[in-house]
Amino acid sequence: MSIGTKTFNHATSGQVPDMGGLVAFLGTNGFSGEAENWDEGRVSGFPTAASVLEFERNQAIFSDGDPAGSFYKVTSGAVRLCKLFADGRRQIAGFCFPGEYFGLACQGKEYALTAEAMIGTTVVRFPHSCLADLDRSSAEFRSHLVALLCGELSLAQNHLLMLGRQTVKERIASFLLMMLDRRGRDRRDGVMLDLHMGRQDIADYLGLTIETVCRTISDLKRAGVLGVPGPREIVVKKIRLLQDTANGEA
Amino acid sequence: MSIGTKTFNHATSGQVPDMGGLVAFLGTNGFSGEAENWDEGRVSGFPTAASVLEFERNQAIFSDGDPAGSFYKVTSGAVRLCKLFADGRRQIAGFCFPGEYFGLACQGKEYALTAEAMIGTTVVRFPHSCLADLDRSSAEFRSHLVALLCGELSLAQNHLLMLGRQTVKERIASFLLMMLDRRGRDRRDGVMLDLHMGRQDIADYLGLTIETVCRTISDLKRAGVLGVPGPREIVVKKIRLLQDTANGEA
DNA sequence: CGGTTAATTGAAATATATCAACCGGTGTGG
DNA sequence: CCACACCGGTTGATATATTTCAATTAACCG
Repeated sequence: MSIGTKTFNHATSGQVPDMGGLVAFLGTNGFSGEAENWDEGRVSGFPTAASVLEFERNQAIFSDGDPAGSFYKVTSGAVRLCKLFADGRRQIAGFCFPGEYFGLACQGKEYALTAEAMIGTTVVRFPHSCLADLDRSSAEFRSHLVALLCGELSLAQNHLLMLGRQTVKERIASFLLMMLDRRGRDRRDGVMLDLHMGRQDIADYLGLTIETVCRTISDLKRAGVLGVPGPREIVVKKIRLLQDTANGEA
Repeated sequence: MSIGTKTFNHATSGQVPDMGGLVAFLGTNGFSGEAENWDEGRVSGFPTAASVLEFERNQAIFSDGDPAGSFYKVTSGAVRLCKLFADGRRQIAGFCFPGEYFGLACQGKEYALTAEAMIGTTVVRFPHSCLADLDRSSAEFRSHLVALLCGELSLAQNHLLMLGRQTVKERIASFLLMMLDRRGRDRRDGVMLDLHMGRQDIADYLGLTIETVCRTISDLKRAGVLGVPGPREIVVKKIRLLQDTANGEA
């Protein structure tokens, strides 16, 4: 299933580099002292191990319905979380980029959606049992975990608003602003966006067709709001106009 | 703001009837022994108190942007959670019925959406500090809290699928099946649904107009799938057909 | 009962999807 | 090195689902 798997156990590695990432992400420091406890593997025979996994473009990391035993952190690349209909229709529920986590929201049950690498991607996999261990020792961690879930929920609710009540132009603009916020890199002529995704992914995130996405991006390009150096790159030249578009004031 | 407010403090009430409700909902029992600790009010000066509040139809329980200090349990009635645009567009993110909780997902920050009573409604309000207290003592409780949030997230993701990729008929059918699942009462001629909401609420949940909702319900009525005894009541006569419709097989 | 509000139905307008053609880069093999 | 094929992206023309606007009917309430 997965290629290029490099597994290591904290008990033998002598350090906890990836968990440090979790700690850092969670925005706490008084917490890192707890991390050493992670390798004790309290769950019936299974040592608590983190693995580094690599996936190639379009490869599934886990699928809707798989038994859920782990959560993941993106090290490099990009991941899409999506649901599929039998007839091929697809809805993307969200994207994950380096530093972000996925697979948290289904402790011990089954994954409710499919995670796929959008490009060559490296992730770190943590068994859910890690959470139980950490949970036992750190109150700070717990509240951060809850905050993480709340953040995802809030994101999903904004997504609902987009799909239910925004026009095409508003959705595209909102999408670009969201990506800007998460992945924008400043340049002289605006803000650069490496989307790392094709038009179909954008369409499936926004509940549109690929043609509609194209047309709308072209419109924004013609209006001087965007530049499109490559199919997976966008330069936002006039953020203010984009914001107005997102708010239906254009 | 709120009418008919009856506040009481556990420290003086001598029992924890409403928290018992939480315990019951969370589906645990070894947990109830902990509930006694709830009234100690550990948070700077504020005693941990639960209040019973009543709201009339269309009254706001809290609004998008309000500082978030409490979560709620519905005792009777029905609550909608929604987001509003400046121009009046509205998206309903979810409904809450007796026994269900809302306001959990924004610990200490601001509410990200507005909660309104859809009909005369009674709720119990718990300060978020309750959670912190309980959190300290019960591992079982924590995992249930996480499960609760995960459940909401999963619900939101299904909602995304509906809004993004389902046709009108599929959405209406899916909506009715969801309601059936949560609130259906068996009858001789089918399953009775007290929607407790108007067509506009359905429309705003499904990202449609009120006219489209009407037409589609009428279609299903004509097809013999539904009966419509009153505007806020629906009898599902042919569940199988409704399921087929929801799955795009009609 | 009248008067108000919500629900329903009809006809026209429109946004978006669908179908189809074309374009442009990228990689491959002759 | 060029020709070709391939894949994703773009654009155009048409179809259609859904909205919008308008009128009618049904439920609710004093």
